[in-house]
Amino acid sequence: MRSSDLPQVRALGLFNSMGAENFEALMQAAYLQTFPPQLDLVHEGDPADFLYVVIEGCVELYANANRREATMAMVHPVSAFILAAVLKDAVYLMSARTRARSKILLIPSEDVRSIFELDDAFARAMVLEMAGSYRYVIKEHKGLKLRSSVERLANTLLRQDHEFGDGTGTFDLPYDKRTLASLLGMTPENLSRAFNTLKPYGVEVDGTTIRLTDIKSLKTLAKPTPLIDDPKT
Amino acid sequence: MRSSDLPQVRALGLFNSMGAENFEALMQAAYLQTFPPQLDLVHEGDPADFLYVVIEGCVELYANANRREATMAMVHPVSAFILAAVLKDAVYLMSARTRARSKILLIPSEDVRSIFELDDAFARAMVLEMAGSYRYVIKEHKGLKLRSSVERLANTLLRQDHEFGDGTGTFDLPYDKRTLASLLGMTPENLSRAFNTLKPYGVEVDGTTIRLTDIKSLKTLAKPTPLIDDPKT
DNA sequence: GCTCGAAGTTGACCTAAGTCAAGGTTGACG
DNA sequence: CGTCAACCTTGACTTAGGTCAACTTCGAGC
Repeated sequence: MRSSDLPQVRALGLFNSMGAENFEALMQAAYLQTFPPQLDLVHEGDPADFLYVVIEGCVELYANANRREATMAMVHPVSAFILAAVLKDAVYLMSARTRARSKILLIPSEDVRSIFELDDAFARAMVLEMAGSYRYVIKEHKGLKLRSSVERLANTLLRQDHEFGDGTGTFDLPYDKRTLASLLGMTPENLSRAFNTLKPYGVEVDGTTIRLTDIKSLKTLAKPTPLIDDPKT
Repeated sequence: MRSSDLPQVRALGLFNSMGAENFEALMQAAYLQTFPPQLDLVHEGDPADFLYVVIEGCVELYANANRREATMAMVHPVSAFILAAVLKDAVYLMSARTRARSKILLIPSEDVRSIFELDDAFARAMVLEMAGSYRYVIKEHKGLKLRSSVERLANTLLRQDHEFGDGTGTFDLPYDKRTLASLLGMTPENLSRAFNTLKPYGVEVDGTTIRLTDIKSLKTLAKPTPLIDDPKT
């Protein structure tokens, strides 16, 4: 792999505490590849052959059943995905596809597991990474069970604004609306209608650009709580 | 704590590989208590002071928001819960209450974390435990997003029968119907109706006792998949 | 600039599921 | 044995959200 990408990978929480020689070994075994958009990387049910790390671009995790499809999460640089399947040497529970031209690091599962056995710092980093992922899904699950679709949208907008906004309340949706709809657990049609219901709460939509002109009133509707909406804890 | 309970705890995946002296230390710091039913053990949002292990009885994990409540999971002996919050030294994302008279082991978070730092085998056991929990929630989340409530019920019945049934298709629900309803993400009324829709598929309900007389036809409706319904992988 | 196709929107309609209220069962306890 | 109180069920109704089809918008490619 190109040495210019190494520091970014090394800087990841997963890799920044492990021994240098073990990191070297992992990277020796790994492949760095660039994929075009909409390319299937992983199919649910397949044995977990690789651990994936998104270096550039964007990856969608999704799942199918009953002729339905649901987006489970979007993975942005720089982070790893499907760690659990690799560790348990089990099948993937989710499929993955690129949503943009993406530079991705593939580390063979066996190497991950053997270095996991070898390197104690790496093992501990794994725990924290897994704990973070676990809490992310729990929050998603709580949102889905306890909130209406309009509330889920409102909270997502507030979070986007807080995380990526410039303070003026204007920001761009990080992906197209059909994906957002699926991520929020609704149809594209219903997402459209949800945006309309939010109009009186100061939500202006222009294509992929969102403007929040009345955050206070939006918050009274959204009732955000750190126990669902704070990505940090 | 009583020495007769020690072997059960030690036998847990989380604890069976760690050093004897570290296990001792953890147990020294721990409290073993018996609680009556319906007692709140943990409230979401509180800092994670203890790791809990259910030795006997049954614990419900649930969450509140928007004046709604949802059961997230039921914890049966012998297993630990809210590991992630303890490890990350964060607040609990879920509340917990006993659903039966329960014998529970409380291990102070700080001790868990310090032994986690000390004992490499314990750290590795944590990873696998977390990975298992992660995959459990992913499956729940997939079920909720991809299935109707009748399908969720049908699959739960099939799993119960497979795991706890005696082969005759008869078994008892492990908890009352309102809890089952909440766990499945529906109202008690709707659960009642869902049982009725399943009658033509050989589902007989008598109080808390279930009889499945036509598993084949139930399966054609439920369309079970190991990627959601197999608790082992 | 025109054409095409994908993405998004809107409206009409339908269905699953929630709500509310009334009964029915059951089991603990006097 | 009767009473009370959970719990569950049923029925009538409402509502959130899905479905289907038509239309609009917009960007890519000629």
